[in-house]
Amino acid sequence: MATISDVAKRAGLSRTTVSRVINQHPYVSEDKKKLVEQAMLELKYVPNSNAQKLRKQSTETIAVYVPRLTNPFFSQLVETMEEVAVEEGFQLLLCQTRYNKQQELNYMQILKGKQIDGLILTSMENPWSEIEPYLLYGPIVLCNDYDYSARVPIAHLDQVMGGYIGTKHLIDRGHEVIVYCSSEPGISRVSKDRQEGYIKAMQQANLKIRPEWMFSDQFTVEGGKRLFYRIHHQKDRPTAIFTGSDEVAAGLIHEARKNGYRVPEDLAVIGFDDQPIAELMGLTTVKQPIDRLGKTAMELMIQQIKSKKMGDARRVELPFELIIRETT
Amino acid sequence: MATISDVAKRAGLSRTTVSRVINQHPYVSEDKKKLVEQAMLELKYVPNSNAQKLRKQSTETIAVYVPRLTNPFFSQLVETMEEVAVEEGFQLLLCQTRYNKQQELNYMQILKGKQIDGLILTSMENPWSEIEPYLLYGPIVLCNDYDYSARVPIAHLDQVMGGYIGTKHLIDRGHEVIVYCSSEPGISRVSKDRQEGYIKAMQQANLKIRPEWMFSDQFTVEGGKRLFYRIHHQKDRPTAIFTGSDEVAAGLIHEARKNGYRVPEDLAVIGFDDQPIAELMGLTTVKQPIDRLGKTAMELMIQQIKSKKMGDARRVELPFELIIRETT
DNA sequence: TTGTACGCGTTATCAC
DNA sequence: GTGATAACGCGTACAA
Repeated sequence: MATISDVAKRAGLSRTTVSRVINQHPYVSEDKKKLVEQAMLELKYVPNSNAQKLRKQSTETIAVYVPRLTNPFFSQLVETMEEVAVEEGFQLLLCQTRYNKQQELNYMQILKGKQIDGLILTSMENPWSEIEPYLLYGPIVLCNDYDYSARVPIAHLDQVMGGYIGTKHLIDRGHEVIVYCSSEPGISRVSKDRQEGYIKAMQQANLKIRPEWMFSDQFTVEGGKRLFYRIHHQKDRPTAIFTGSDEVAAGLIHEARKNGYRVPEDLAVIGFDDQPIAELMGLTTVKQPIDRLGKTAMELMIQQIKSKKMGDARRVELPFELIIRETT
Repeated sequence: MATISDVAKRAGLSRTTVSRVINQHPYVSEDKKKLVEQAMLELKYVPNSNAQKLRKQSTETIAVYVPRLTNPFFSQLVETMEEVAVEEGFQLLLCQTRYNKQQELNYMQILKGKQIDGLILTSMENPWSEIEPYLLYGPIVLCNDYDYSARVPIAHLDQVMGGYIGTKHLIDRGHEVIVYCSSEPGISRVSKDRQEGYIKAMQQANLKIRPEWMFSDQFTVEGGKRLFYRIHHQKDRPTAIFTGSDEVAAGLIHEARKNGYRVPEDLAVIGFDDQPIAELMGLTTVKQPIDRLGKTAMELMIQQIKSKKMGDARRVELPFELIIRETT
């Protein structure tokens, strides 16, 4: 493989001049420039990006942490982030934490090695105090999941509000026994806050809240099915369910119909996210602006990298939207 | 940030010895090793991976090209690949081509810069002849999409067979007017071959084939809806449809039911992939072993990187499975 | 406008 | 066992 020296030799110039052409510096005469470009072409020269990274101490690469890609919420988030990154000349390193504390920490090591310019976390398996020390090695942006004690840029939604909106809608429809099921396990603030919103709405309406009406361990279609049977066998059956994702809602409805339930007459269901599946199932849902969320987070990251100053800790809060369809 | 020299100084040893400890070389006495480890700890030393990459001429990073992540087929593929990669100590660079020739070629540049050890293509927007020259810069593995003229490792399915199996099933159910719609546009071999399988099955059964019964431009839920209306307004309405993905099938069924069709009585539908949505909709489908596909491709890549010899061009062909549910 | 010389941080080679 | 020293390939003061 040809190096910059080979090009210089061939063009009869110094490496410096070649480098100047590559990096589009001013003060290179037109004819020398032509010479260099000619030589580069002939030798099929391409700059070695590892050498560039070492020299420049910057990699034009950003890592994105997600639990898993088969969760459509996260795959959509990553899709958008990659688009924004490319536009700005950055690349994306994909890291799946698998909802696993250790896996998240393992991946944290890569920030240390100067292999990336920054890190976007879309979920947190470890408390912020575990993550914070890594700030020493580079900028971190929080997206979706959040922790108010973190002094870093955050793009997120007020999940208390999200939980409230969904629950309030069910209450307005006349329901009194409402089950809540959140989408994510672990220490994520998202599910905690959303549940808080549920509780807030219930209390405001003077409705009863019981531990056996709250679940926080299901986030897939299969999980929705399991959830149905748990409810199905309860003695005080709820008339409405607020799920933490459209997938759970879809699985739940599917199983409910199979068991002779009419939706929403016998059981009202509301989802979360507004994935394509929501429209398909006629699902009422609390829409999250996933694209805007991903775009905002990536922009916050890139701004921080370009300005080189860490710790402005801007927080962007995006709005929910209630999409009413046929399941409530 | 501390460098290897800092560590050496602190431990009162040479950089060489420190490097030996880092890379677990033999011939380092226990006490010196302790000394080095102590110094590394005190200085919070972490090797600069860009320097390592430059020196070792290898990056432990693999790029994966997909059209878009919101297509669940591809997000599942990437999810699996990342898992296998991590197990083997590799990282994943994610590249979305957006079904776009130019975007694919743009991304090709990164292979040149020695930034990655290899490249996995899950779809091809350009003919193989455009891609082949890049083999000069590093190994390429084909996954899902394929081209028999490419002398590189390939993990794929025989899509002619896939098209045949699905169509044959519809024929066996007594259908004679069968519409075919493929999942991907462009020059992808996948959709071409699958259509060939459809034609083969139809001809074997002496059934008519008409251009207006073949579509090849839809691959989303929305696309499925559009497809329905095209068919709905045809004069010779088909009694069965073979779609290239479960999403298209789901959109189609949704819209058909809305317009008073009974499925499968008025219109039989078969999907492709066996995504979660397929079970949800009770969809008969041709299952692709996506996990095995991704795992195999990644293993082929890593084998090639580790053995350092390019061009063994092994081809792994995985089997389909017909999943019969309620839509046929 | 161009070239010289050094440094980015690491590892491989060789000599001791 | 251990340590100089030379790459790896590039960018940039500084001098000219």
